[in-house]
Amino acid sequence: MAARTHRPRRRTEALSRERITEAAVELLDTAGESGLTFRALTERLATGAGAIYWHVANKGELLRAATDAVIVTALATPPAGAAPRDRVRAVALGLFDAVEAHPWVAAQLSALPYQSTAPRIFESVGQQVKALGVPEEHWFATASALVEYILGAAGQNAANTATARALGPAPDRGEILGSVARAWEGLDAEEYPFTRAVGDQLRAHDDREQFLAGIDLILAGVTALHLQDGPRTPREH
Amino acid sequence: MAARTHRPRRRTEALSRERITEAAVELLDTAGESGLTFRALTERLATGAGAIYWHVANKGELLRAATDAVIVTALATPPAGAAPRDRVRAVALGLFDAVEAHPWVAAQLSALPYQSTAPRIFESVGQQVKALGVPEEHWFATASALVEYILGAAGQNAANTATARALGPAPDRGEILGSVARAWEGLDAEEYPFTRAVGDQLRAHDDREQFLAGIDLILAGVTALHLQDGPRTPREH
DNA sequence: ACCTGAACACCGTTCAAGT
DNA sequence: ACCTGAACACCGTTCAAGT
Repeated sequence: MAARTHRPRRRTEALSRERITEAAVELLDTAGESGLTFRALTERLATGAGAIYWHVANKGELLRAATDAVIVTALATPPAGAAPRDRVRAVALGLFDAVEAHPWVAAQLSALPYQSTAPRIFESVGQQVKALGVPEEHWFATASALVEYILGAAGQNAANTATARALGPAPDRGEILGSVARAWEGLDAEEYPFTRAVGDQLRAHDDREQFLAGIDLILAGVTALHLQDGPRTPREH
Repeated sequence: MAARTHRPRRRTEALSRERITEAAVELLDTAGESGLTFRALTERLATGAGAIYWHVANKGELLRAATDAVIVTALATPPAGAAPRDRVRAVALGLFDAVEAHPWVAAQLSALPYQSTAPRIFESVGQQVKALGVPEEHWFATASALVEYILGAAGQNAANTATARALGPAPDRGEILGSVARAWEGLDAEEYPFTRAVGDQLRAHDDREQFLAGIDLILAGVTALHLQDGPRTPREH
């Protein structure tokens, strides 16, 4: 913009881990997991393969960095002020939406274990568990259960979205659920009585709402099992 | 064994989808996800690549078939007799153990959506939800929450196991948890107070027990929210 | 210190040719 | 109908050579 800047021009901007990660996220978002190749990256960054390897050890590290970037953004604004219960919902929903927007992170998150990115999620959820007033001896188990549910639900949702996208461009929620519902209708009625019976509920449900209903189920369990006679929330002041 | 059998000899046994899937599962179990290649398969089956493609469309279909085989086995013996609540636990634990034994299925299960293998899991869990006496309008949401938790928890556990295996051969549970706990101790105390605080609980916990504790949390929530004034279980006779 | 780009090993998939 | 195996296109990674 200003002519006097000392910054390097756009076209020759130095390569960096950040720029590479940013380009990787964009490629993953637009072309899916198979779209992230070093050739596509070198083209987009107008450089050679060796230049990328100077900044990043290998493809696995690049995928981890991309996943971490998405999750850090999703957890960036900690939910403040609201009741602990609503803060749990807010953190969970933030993660759910991030995975929905970047379906490829689901596979990454369940590939990595309690390392790199996972502790960020665990910490965010855990702090809300503590705020709920859960007794300390149940902190780990409660936070784990919530994180596992969140990752599982977000992953299933991402898979559905990704599959629907593969069928056609930019499908809306109705189309996605419709295609799954049609698949269910093709199931054998003898073998799948329950699944067939809830086909209408599948069609009618709202993903985000139902995700939160699952969170509420766990929170109700926490209340019943761990908050019975303790205070519901710690004193606020 | 018997000399009179009319069956073809081992070495020339005809290729089939079943034999190919079986070999794929073995390769995945012993060499991990990257160990399943068409070259390794052709060698193991003493055939050419084209022969495999005659029976299987592509690698994706092969992975789906392998996943389906594992899950079908895991769900083969339906838990009978016990109380609905214990049957939920039994189905869940069967899946948990299957994913632990075949860590590569975790990634597959979250890649596929409500198709092929997933409905089997949904149906098995759903039938127990129905048996619990959950009102019909909550069947879909309740079964979904349970399945999502099961897949999420099994996936996280599989990732931990796989990572530990990568570090050394045949690590026991203590080693696995120890390596994760050490990673947690390296985290910044300011940024990860909760995670650091529960490091000892991580070390001490039992995976399967805690997995079931998560199931119990959800079941307690189901009781609190959906079984309040209804019967706990349907009449048995 | 950082980047270039050709080269290498390996992989999924195809296909003309066999039986 | 089923199998063989060479060939093709593509990918992650390396590395000698440049600046």
